Amino acid sequence: MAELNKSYDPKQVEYRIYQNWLEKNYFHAEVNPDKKPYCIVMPPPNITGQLHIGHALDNTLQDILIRWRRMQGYEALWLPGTDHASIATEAKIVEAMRQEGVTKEDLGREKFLERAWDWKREYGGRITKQFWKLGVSCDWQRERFTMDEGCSDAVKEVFVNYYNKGLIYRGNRMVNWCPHCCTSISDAEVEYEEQNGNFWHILYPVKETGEMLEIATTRPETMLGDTAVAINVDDERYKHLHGCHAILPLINKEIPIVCDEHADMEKGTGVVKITPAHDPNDFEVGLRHDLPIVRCFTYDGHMTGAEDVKAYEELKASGKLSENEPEVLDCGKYAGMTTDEARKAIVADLTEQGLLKEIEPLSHDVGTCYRCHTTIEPMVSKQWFVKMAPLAKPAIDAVKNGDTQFIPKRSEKIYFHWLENIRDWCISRQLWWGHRIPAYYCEDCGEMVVSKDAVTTCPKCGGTHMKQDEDTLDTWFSSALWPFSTLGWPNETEELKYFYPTDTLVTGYDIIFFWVVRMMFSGLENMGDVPFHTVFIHGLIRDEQGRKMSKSLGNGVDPIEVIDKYGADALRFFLATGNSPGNDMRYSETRVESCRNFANKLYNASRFVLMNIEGYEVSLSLPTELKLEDKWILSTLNTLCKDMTENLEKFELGIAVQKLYDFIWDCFCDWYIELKKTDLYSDDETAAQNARQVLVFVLDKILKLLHPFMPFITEEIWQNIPHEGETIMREQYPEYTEALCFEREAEDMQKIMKAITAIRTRRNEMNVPPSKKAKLYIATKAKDTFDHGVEFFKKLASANEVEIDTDFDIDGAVTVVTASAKLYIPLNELVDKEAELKRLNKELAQTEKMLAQDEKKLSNPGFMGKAPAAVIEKIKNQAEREREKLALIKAAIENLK
RNA sequence: GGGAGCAUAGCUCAGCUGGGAGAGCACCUGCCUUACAAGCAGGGGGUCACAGGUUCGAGCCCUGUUGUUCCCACCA
Repeated sequence: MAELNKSYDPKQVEYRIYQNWLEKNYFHAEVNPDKKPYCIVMPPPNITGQLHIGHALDNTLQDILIRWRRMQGYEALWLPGTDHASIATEAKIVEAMRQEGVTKEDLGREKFLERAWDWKREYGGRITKQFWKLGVSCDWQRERFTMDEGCSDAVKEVFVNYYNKGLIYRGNRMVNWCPHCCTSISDAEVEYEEQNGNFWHILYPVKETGEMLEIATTRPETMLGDTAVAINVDDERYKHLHGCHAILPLINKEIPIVCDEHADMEKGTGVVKITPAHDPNDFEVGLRHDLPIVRCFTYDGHMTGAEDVKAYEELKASGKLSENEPEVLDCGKYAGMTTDEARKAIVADLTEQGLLKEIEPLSHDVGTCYRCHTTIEPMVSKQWFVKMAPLAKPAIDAVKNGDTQFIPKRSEKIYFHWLENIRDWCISRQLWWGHRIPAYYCEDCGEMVVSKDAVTTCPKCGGTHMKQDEDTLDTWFSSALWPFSTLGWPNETEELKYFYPTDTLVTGYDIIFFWVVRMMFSGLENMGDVPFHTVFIHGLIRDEQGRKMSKSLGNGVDPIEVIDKYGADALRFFLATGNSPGNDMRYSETRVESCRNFANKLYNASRFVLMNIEGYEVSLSLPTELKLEDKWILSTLNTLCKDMTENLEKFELGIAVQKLYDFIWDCFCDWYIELKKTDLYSDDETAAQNARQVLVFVLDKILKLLHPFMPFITEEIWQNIPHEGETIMREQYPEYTEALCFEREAEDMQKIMKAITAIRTRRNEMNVPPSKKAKLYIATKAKDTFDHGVEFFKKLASANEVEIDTDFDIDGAVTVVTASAKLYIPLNELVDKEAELKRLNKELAQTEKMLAQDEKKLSNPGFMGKAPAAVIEKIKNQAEREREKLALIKAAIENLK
């Protein structure tokens, strides 16, 4: 490595190392009673998906946690997998087929599914291969798929259990219907978009009185399905209409005027049309007043016609109508039109008949399908539902009592809000790609059986014409079981006993109500325990302008391109730095670049160490004799280990890694390596050897601390320095130890460092080049300390000679004052007495000001009485140092005069 | 309509349980010092959105205001 390029090239390293990790099976975790388990289940990406920057963030965070815990000695299992993503995948396949001119119906269910599985086999693994580039250390041997045998078994088990407990029911209810995907979707899958529309004010004549009722609607095409008009019982304007009827325009149908609380006297005219089949509120009104439910839309977004009525009549004749089954209307001249066309035609006809009083433009939120963004039509439809109230309660309690914690805590509000307002979950989908509902219907007697195993004989009538439900389950039904289905449930596996409940779930705040909520109640209901103890929430990654990344804007950042350009380590480091839990962050190429530079810095520092230990026997232990600067770096490193562990335990990854960055760059590279050059290049072989030992010791610890964040480069370097184990990823994560705590020495070393910095600053201010050496006089009470620094002043502060004493009487020198020393540099030709005095006086004023502040505190009885002892002690010390510095400055001024 | 986040250096953002404001990039000055110019040594730059309050002490806690982003909600 030492002979290699001056710049680090991740391309030559990352692939090779990942392959090696895979071959050696280092990511694999087993049930191991001797170790504590730590488990994360990966949020399964959709098989249709491409790796995007959000995945990169999510998985980087998980990998950091897993690698850190693994190094801490936990049996760390990170369980990966993919999600079948029913709607998204089916839509893709249907689209591909459309290009070939084939429809689902042409193919039939079986052939379609074959095709879907082919598609899955071909593309399903693509995204996981992309994950490899990130360096994720998940246990690929345990990779799962939501539709594999085990997961499917879990799905059936849960469905049957819920059904038997009465937690699942089937019925005609109001659902969100996507006319494009031709399926119902759940409330969570509806996305609201602001659209410009109109209030159409329509006049409905009253049969008994002949007066006109003005009714406003945003969806005039639904009027054909109206089965009532509602007014408020207390509304004085309409008391005379109680018990009367309205005539539905266009189709001249008589409908009742009912009194219902839903009609708000304050809103509009106080009169509302009631369309039970196509509006959620109206459906409820319909139930209260026992109104007919009349459907006027087909399931693919057209107006119903004679054909549809015929189908309904046939069903009715067969005696298989179920409760709340909507009647079907023949929309006559509107039949077969799309709902949009029907709206235009109806508005035109109403206008012609003088029944359209007003068109009032408005902008309102319209529900759309989260997959295809088609406007959702609320429809009464026969679907399967999960009863949420009994499941929500324990899920709320588990977070309230702390069994599961959200990081950051505020994100639990999203969770509570969702669960507290939850409605029953529509789980059936009119799709083929997914888990088919394990319900069987007897075609002879209509009996329904819910069973894990296929049912061929009717238990009621003994008939053999059993037909399985055509529908499949919501994708989220299977992902809700992910934390335990992947560990083998419903079998009582060792893995389940050992790893469940899992430890941490990492996901974005946008997924809380889709997924976290459902895993929580599913885990509690089926396992009797929460699925994970911590939910670690992160934000979104936006583009450089702060906009959401989206396909339509084309502003997405491809993580693979970033990795190719800067390396996975750089990308990961960027994602982990300066990012606080739950907050969005912007992508910034210059920051990724600076992370790449950091990797390069580490690479070069390591190259330096390697160059200097080449040909020498260097062990991993510390030398018996440690110098001041050694104790300083070791003590600082020791504190760093403590801090980082504390931060990581609190999920403050960004803070932890920032501290490490500062230590590596500032302390190790800019100071320690520079300091040790004097020993490395000296004739004192013992000193040189000791320097090598400490350098390697510190570098080894640095690599380990950094490994979870930058796994590739740390492994690459670690393999090249003296080491014992096989891989850094199985090494012990550095820990704080009393043995390496040298607080006093660290402070002393800092006195020297501060003096060096002060000299450099002065020389810089006066434009003295480093090549111009000068003698240095150090007047200090801490002579012993500064004696250690002589060589450092020569090397780092351009001194050619150093003299240390308690005081000097020097005329015409540049003076530099620190809290612990007064330094003279006799550069007579450069000394500008005037400027020097001015500068010293400025410094005097500053120091006096700071001292005054401290003395004010120390003389404040409130502060002395109430502030903690440690703070008072700190201020006292500070004031003492300021007084000393003040004295030094004053002496320097005197001296100059 | 309800709820949440954010507002800190020119830009992008950190700042843990209140105890002398930080980083990266940009900018200025000087350095090719035998690990690194993707670098080194220095420097300038902030009324921590505004107004109150609590406290010995507030970027941090409380109240309000303004601006901004987002989430939720069946407003006919």
